[in-house]
Amino acid sequence: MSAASKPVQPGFAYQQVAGEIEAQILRGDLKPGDQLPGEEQMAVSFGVTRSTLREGLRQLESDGLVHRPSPRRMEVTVPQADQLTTRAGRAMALMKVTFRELTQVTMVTEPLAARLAAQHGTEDEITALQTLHGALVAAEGNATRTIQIDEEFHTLIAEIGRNRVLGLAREPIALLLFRGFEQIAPFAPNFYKRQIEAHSNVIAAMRDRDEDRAEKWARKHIEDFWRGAQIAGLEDKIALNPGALS
Amino acid sequence: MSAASKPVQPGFAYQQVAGEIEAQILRGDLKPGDQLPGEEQMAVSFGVTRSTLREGLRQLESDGLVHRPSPRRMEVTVPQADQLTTRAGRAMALMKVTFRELTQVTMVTEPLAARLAAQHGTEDEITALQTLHGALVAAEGNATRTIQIDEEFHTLIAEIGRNRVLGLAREPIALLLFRGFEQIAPFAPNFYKRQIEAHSNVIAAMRDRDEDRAEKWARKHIEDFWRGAQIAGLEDKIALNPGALS
DNA sequence: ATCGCATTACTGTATGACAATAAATCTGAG
DNA sequence: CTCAGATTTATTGTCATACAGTAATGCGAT
Repeated sequence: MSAASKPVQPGFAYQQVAGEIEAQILRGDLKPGDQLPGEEQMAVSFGVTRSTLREGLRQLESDGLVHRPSPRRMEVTVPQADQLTTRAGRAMALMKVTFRELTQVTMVTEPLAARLAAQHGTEDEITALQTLHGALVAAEGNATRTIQIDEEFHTLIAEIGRNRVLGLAREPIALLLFRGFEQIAPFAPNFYKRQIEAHSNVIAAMRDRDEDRAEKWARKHIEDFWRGAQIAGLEDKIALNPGALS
Repeated sequence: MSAASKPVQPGFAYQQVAGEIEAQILRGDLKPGDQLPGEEQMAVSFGVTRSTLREGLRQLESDGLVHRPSPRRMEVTVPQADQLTTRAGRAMALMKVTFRELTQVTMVTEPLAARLAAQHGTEDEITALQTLHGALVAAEGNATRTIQIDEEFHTLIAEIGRNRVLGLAREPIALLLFRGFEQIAPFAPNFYKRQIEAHSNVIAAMRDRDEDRAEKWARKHIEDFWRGAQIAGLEDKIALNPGALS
């Protein structure tokens, strides 16, 4: 298996166009921020019609390699995280991944995020976390709101950890997983408190710059979540109906 | 931050078209494997021209939601892993992520993969691993080949672990990281042997169904890699020149 | 120089057309 | 009656051309 790369775009002019521009970007001939020439000009230079060129551009556009601040301006851009998140989330949803799969991974990503956050967090960042945590406490009992804040909380921790790779990898997973809270909450009323406790312990550990403790509590947090999922009988259930994605 | 979803596709007919079809897919009105109607027909039904419809289709195509077995047939498909991998890899490369970031994450993903593999691996799968390992041994001294086999090895382990989420998350990261071997090898000649040793220990642990040991050796393996990266002075260097992606 | 307005250039979309070819249909031999 | 081969048909990929709307540009007055 594997071996082959599939580089040679067979025919399809629009694919060649997209491929060529992509190559220019990856090669660095076009740098993020650069503005692309007009469509007419590019069309001519590639020897295709505007329609064809346009199909290629649409492809690059949804590849996240170019972006359109105004309809008149199309510029090169580095793929935005949220785009990848959406896409990966959609893929996982369509693949019908289970809560078990999501949890197994989250069980290692979130503790790592917490550890890194404890390592790098500034005073301001910890304060921001604390504020968010306050909002979580205030939302006790409201599942939807809790989920939303929880997502933000975890994302913020990941950001504080200053590891973009982790950020990219964990985001879509965490999103899918934590959304399951809605299905768990009815079965485990004390869940809100557990969650709050875990979060505050992570924050406290960060304050103390205690990486191990931060990591430990993050793990506890996810283990707890998993227990909830088990109680709700979600273990091998499919996470989230795809329709709910923006 | 965050809050807003950006659902409302402003004008841009082609985006609305893409959005509508996407919604139909996510909603389940169109299921993977379904064939899409002809362009003319769709164009009419959306009230746009073929050109416009086509731009929308190109968008979906590179979103990986539809796929084209033959030019005459366009069908709904679940996003292919390798597509996401390419995209994520490209994004990380353009973001200029460092080896440190990659390693930190890999330090938790690969051990997890090994653990899951030890848990699920069948006799056949372990044999396949062993075979691949043989190829690795045979390739000692050849960096390019070693990288290639190593990638396959790790990917196979992840597959054996039967966690698609992990597979999706780790693949692009591992790809970028392990490619750094090329830059490390010259500085650490004994690297080949270390790698071989680690791999065989993981296999042995799998044979014994010893999850902990499998995990431990996988971690050792990555730690070793990191040490190599340090010796080569790559820690905060940017992984891989983007051009090298297929 | 700065501001407001006219001009220009470019995008988004629409028509219409045509060669190439995959798929469907028909045909005739076994 | 079945199936390989020939023929027709339906679609796709691409091109050419056009036009309204509008962001960007340049110009003239302050």
